[in-house]
Amino acid sequence: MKQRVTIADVAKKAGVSATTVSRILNGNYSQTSAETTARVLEAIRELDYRPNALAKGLKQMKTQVIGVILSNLQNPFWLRVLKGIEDTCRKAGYQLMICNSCDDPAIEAEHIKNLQTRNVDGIIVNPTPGNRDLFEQLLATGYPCVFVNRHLPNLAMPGVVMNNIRGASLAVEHLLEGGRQRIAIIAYQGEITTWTERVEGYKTTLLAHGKREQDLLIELVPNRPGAARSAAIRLLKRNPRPDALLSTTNLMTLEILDAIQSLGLRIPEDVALVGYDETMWCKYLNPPLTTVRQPAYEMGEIAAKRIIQLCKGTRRTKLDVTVLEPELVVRESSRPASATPDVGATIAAGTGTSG
Amino acid sequence: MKQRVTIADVAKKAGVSATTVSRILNGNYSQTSAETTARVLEAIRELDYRPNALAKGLKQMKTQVIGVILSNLQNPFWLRVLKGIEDTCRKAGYQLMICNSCDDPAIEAEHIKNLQTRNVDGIIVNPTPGNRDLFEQLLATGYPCVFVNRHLPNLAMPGVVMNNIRGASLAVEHLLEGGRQRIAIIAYQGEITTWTERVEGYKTTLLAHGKREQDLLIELVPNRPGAARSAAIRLLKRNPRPDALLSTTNLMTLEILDAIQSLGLRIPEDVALVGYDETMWCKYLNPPLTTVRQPAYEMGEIAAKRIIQLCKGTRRTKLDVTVLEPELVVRESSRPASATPDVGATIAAGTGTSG
DNA sequence: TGCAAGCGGTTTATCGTTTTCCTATGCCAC
DNA sequence: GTGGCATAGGAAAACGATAAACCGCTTGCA
Repeated sequence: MKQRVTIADVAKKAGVSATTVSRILNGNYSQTSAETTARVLEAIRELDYRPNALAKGLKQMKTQVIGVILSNLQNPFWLRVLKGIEDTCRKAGYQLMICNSCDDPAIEAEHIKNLQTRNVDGIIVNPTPGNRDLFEQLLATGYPCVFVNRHLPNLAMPGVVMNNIRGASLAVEHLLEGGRQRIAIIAYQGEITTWTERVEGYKTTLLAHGKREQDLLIELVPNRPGAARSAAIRLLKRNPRPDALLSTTNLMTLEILDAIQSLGLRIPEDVALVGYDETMWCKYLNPPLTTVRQPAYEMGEIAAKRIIQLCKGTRRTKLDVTVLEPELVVRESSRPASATPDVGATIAAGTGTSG
Repeated sequence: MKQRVTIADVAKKAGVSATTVSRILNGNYSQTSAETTARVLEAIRELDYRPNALAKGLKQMKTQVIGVILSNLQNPFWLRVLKGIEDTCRKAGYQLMICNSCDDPAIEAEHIKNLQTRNVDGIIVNPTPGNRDLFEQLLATGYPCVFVNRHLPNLAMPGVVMNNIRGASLAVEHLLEGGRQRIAIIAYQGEITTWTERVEGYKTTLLAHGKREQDLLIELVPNRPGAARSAAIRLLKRNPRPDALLSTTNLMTLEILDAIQSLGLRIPEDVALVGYDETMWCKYLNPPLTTVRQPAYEMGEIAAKRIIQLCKGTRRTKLDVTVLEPELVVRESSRPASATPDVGATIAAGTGTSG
């Protein structure tokens, strides 16, 4: 199938060479007279000519496309991140190629190779630990790449992450203040920094408040539908029963809610619940849910700015990691069992950048 | 920036011409001996060669990329559609280029042109009415395009849509059976088929059940945050007050919930609420929400299959529209004010295809 | 006086593939 | 021998755009 209109057609129509047309297209007016420029622009308009991005990309080895690899698009958290990325990229004239790795290193690797094959200018990725070698290679070859939300320990890839330790810490401190004694946490198993750090935040905060190792109630579950629900039920059947649950994920929270409901327990009277990651529906749950709010949009924005900077920079730009701070949104689900509601209050934590 | 390994490098290493390498890459073994083939494959492996998709696309005018233009990625409904599209395309070896039109015809037009410029093999789009001419042109030139969820009246574009009339009808009939007398609907203004059809379904069903024109309570609001909330408050302050509200959108439902809560009304005692489009959180709302469930994943799947078929088909394939049937998920929010809960029941409606 | 830069462009090379012709070579039947 | 015809593979021309070199002439500047 032949392309409708090529630069040659425009050139012929305007009575000039293709080069002249190309120069005008690229805003290089200095070498053409005003009349010629006008004639060419008129021809472009009349033929509704638009340059073939493939040919342009082949020649320049730049495509104005950024690859984005996310672990789970089903999670609304990523939508907000994506929106931040998208808005920023669109403003800068970049198109997105979005891929879903499903947290599977094999799929992720495939996507990375595919994106490179397509000569995307850079890649934003929520990395799985399984492809460390691949990322090391990207870093070594200077291929523009930025991590988002997660990082890989001891890998100097630029990125944007959340302060997960702080997030869990905020939640635990809030529950302690509310008089909760037996706080449990459910998290996914694996070397994913977002998960391990939240558990770490839980642990250090409790220990700092005088709890002992054996008081900790940590339930690690595989990242698979239903696993968190079972774990919650297991926890809630313990004797004595935990009086507070800390979820570490958006979707996990819904499973825990399900578990609590199925056991006929009341929130917050029997057990308090704090979710991780604020969504549009948290406010309307039964009861309204206390959550750790994360600046997702902002994270996407920063990641996009970072990758664009890397794409444009001729020399290797500085490599650093930005850490964004979460805040706690307090609602009824974590209200002290014997207290008046304290709905809508927010404990902020500020935002900052560190190396 | 020079590409690391090209076909020429492989050819040199294997002691053959680029032609031979290309032939082998494309599975055309009939013209090369077994030894040569083995030698070339070995060279490819050793050099970790992967063909440049840009050059290949330029030559063939095929990119194995499908463009997807959606009106609002923030809506989880589209995520499920997207997942259907993605799974299907990945299986078939296609990559996605996802764009957000934000229901703005100008942005949509820009995306369409951009996608064509990048020589995507086909486009799946949730169309805005503002670009009818553009779509007519696509249709005329035979550029593969498939509509999803919406359609444009009198435009013979292949597509997949939901039976929206039926969806609203199911909801209204359910409310009528529950004894509700003053059923109101809130919908967005505009020539968007999903919205107009739902209103139509509401209208025809009520009229068919003996209501008169003046009994209809239709509130049309602009598609803008907060508008639905105001409309709901306006409706609920009427005297007599509506005893049932039918939402027509995912996000609108949350706004309506907000309105009801702010007025201190109880669901379903004071007013019943039925949402449109089932999400993962509907079950956990306060109270659990009755909704119209739509086969979103399936819709994406079918749209993807359709576009792939069009991309591959040398001749113009048959152009038809698939209509998917919704079902009602009954939960507490629509329970008759004076009745026992009837939670979890589902009224199915079957699925079919029509021209 | 001599060299370089600018005028408004064109020619030509190039990006990495695929594709369309070709060309050897060997084998067979006559 | 020689013509015919597979077989295995190569050379070169696309594909559409951009970058570099260059055209013959004029002008600026040391």
